[in-house]
Amino acid sequence: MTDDASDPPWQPVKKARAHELVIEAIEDRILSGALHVGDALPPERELATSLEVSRAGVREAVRVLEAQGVLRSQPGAGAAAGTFVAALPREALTRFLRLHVALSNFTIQDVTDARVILERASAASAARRLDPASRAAMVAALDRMDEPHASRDSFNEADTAFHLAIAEASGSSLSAALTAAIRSAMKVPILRAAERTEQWQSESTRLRAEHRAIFAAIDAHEVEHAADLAEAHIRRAASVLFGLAAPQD
Amino acid sequence: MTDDASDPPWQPVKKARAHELVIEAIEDRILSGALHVGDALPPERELATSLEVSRAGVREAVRVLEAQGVLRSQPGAGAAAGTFVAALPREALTRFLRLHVALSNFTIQDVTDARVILERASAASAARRLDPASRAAMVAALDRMDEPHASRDSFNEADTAFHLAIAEASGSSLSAALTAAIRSAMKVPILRAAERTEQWQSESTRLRAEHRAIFAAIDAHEVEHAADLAEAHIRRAASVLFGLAAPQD
DNA sequence: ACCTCTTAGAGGTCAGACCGCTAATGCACG
DNA sequence: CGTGCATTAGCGGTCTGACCTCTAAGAGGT
Repeated sequence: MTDDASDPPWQPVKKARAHELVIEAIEDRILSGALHVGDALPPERELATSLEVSRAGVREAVRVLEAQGVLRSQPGAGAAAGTFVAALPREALTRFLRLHVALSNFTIQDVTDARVILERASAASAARRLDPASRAAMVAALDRMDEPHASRDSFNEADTAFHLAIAEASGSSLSAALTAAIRSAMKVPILRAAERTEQWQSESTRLRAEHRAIFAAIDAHEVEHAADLAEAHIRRAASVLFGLAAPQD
Repeated sequence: MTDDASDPPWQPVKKARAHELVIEAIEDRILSGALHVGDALPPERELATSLEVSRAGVREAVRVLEAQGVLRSQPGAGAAAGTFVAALPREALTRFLRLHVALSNFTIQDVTDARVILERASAASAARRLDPASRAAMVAALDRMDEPHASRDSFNEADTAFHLAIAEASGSSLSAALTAAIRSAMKVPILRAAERTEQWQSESTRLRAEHRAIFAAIDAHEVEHAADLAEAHIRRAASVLFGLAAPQD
């Protein structure tokens, strides 16, 4: 009956802190279907007495789940006020990445490598099968980047939208979320680096051309070519902005 | 001077909550180099008076940063007690994924797709350039899976170790962290599914053979082959365990 | 030299009060 | 009768101050 004949080490029997029990209680409610996205939690005071913990314990749990993108709190009165179940994993992922990049637990090189992996796959997937809505989103983003007097900020917005459209076309919500989170987390460093970039005019021209080429490859169903262009684009941009190892050429 | 002639919309002028200001203050200290990994924060009471917020505000901030893998608290006395700067992004990423998979903000299909993308890339990268230490880690994991009386749990541990060794061989810490987090987050569902699996003996034999084949391809520097085998392995296992869309065959 | 007890300081928890915000209510005025 | 303003009630947000539990380290006895 023992499933491990050699080594039966005792479980660490961790004693949970109050707010962790509250987190579990809330998670269980969501898992069991008693709480859906959009539903309101009971007021903090009520929840505290129900769970027999202090209001502080409830609030710590809410703070954690809020940071994870699972809850959302709003003061005030009426139906709009209270703590609600949400589903904002992208925002949470963005916060997480931004924080750990800032603390250099992940380097820009690490993040760029991961981005290359994800976006190669996205570009390839989009090239295999591109639905009209995604195609329209890409074209719209490309056009926005062509506006002559666009600021670096609005250019970057459109740039992000283009890459995100490719990621979402691939249909995998987690890898799309990761792509979005990486772009968002790097937004400030990218803009700072773009401010410093001399020759912005020629650089933006080059970026636009690369984007158009990627789109053309996707639209022509050139799977491998689209992936290669995406990788080259990301690596070249990273090398210009951050001085990373340039793509082989 | 205005970088945007057309549209100067007011900044939303968000009023931050106390714990968010505390988070910023702690982040700033880490960013400025005043706090390094392993350093202790001031006691909560002291920090509260220094930042002119209540202790509850400090504690909420600590809870959030703890959930993100940036801090670690320990009660008691002496040098081991207190709140410390940590760097545990993998644990935090695992918690995040486990939570959102449980709440079905990401489906198992989503996660599997992302895993395929990451591990295809890892396997290919490892096949291009494999250092001896990583190779040894893979072999050790393979051997552990061959132990005849291993429980499903210890088999799964070794399985995870094998895939993680490949991911870490690729050198990108973010994609390795993601791979590790995905495996950890799926551990419980995998074990539960494995418990239900009839014919475990033949299935584990097949898994071992697939692992060996992946390793052989990596060791022989067969880049594309290694990636294809990794993808087929992951998709087939997912289809057996979770009934997902089986690989094309 | 060793063991035991005490202590101090850290996080963990709690209760209660007050503040600030905002939808809903209801009254007064046009 | 309808409009608009003041009031209210209930929510999250904050603070205070107290007490508990845990544990390294020192004090002290054996």
